[in-house]
Amino acid sequence: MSVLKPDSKTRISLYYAIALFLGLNIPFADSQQLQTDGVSEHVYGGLPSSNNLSIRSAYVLDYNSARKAPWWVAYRLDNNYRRTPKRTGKWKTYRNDPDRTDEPSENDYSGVYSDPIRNYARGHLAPYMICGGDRDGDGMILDADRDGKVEEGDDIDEAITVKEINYHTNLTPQHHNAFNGSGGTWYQIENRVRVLQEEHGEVWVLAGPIFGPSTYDEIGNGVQVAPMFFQIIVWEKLDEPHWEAYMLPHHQKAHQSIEEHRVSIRHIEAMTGLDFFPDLALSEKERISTY
DNA sequence: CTGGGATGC
DNA sequence: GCATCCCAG
Repeated sequence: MSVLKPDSKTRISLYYAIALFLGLNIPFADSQQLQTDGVSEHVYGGLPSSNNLSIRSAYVLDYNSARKAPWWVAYRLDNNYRRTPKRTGKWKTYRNDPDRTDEPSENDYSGVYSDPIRNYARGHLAPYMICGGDRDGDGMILDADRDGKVEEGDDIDEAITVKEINYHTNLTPQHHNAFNGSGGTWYQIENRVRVLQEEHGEVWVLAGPIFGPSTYDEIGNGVQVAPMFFQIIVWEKLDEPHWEAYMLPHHQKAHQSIEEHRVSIRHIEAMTGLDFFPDLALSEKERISTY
């Protein structure tokens, strides 16, 4: 990744047009439109790819139909969005994505958790803990401190944010006890996201699977299991972007220190074919080769 | 809806 | 004890 491509300006305009088009079709029940478009809200430095974009209230993803998994998921996180309703009742229910017909389903996950070798749980790529806050700017949120029921003073408009976080398009099979659950490397990265957000106020995260040219494991009706995952956490300090990038082996002994899995962003580009931060200036872009 | 497993503060 | 990631019945 040495130079910006000559056509990058044209490409950015195209992305923006797509984003605007999709953004205008976000199904916010009775709510106001978001004040900012979803791409600039959630994706730092430009889209890594744009095959089948879904622009949601709390995140943006590009869906890979062939593997039934996202290419990547992006979200911005601040204190506001951390005010998440308690994950109970209808707020914890996994849902079909109304905009897709080729996503993983409930049945695809049948039996794979109890299988001691697989032990796959539905791992959120954009995690549940980011789906809170006052997104429509009306001064109300879904209350995080009570019991999950909608009560007087709660903002039911924000329910869509929670529903979307639980769409099957945002979930991939992940080893539960070894990887996704507490102590696993994925869980530790999510803790790192929390720490960096508290330290810097806001962070941007890119997360996704890493597939090779072949397949690793498959569940249900063609839902491919990723052999590795990546996460990139970005924050700004004195208007300069900083980041930590991780490449995580997805296996049954995934409890190592996350520090062992630090890589450059260029490593992740090489393994995924994605182009991270295409809008950043060349001087910033060059830094992705190092960390 | 209430039960559980696992880890880490 | 608290929290978080999940699951089963």
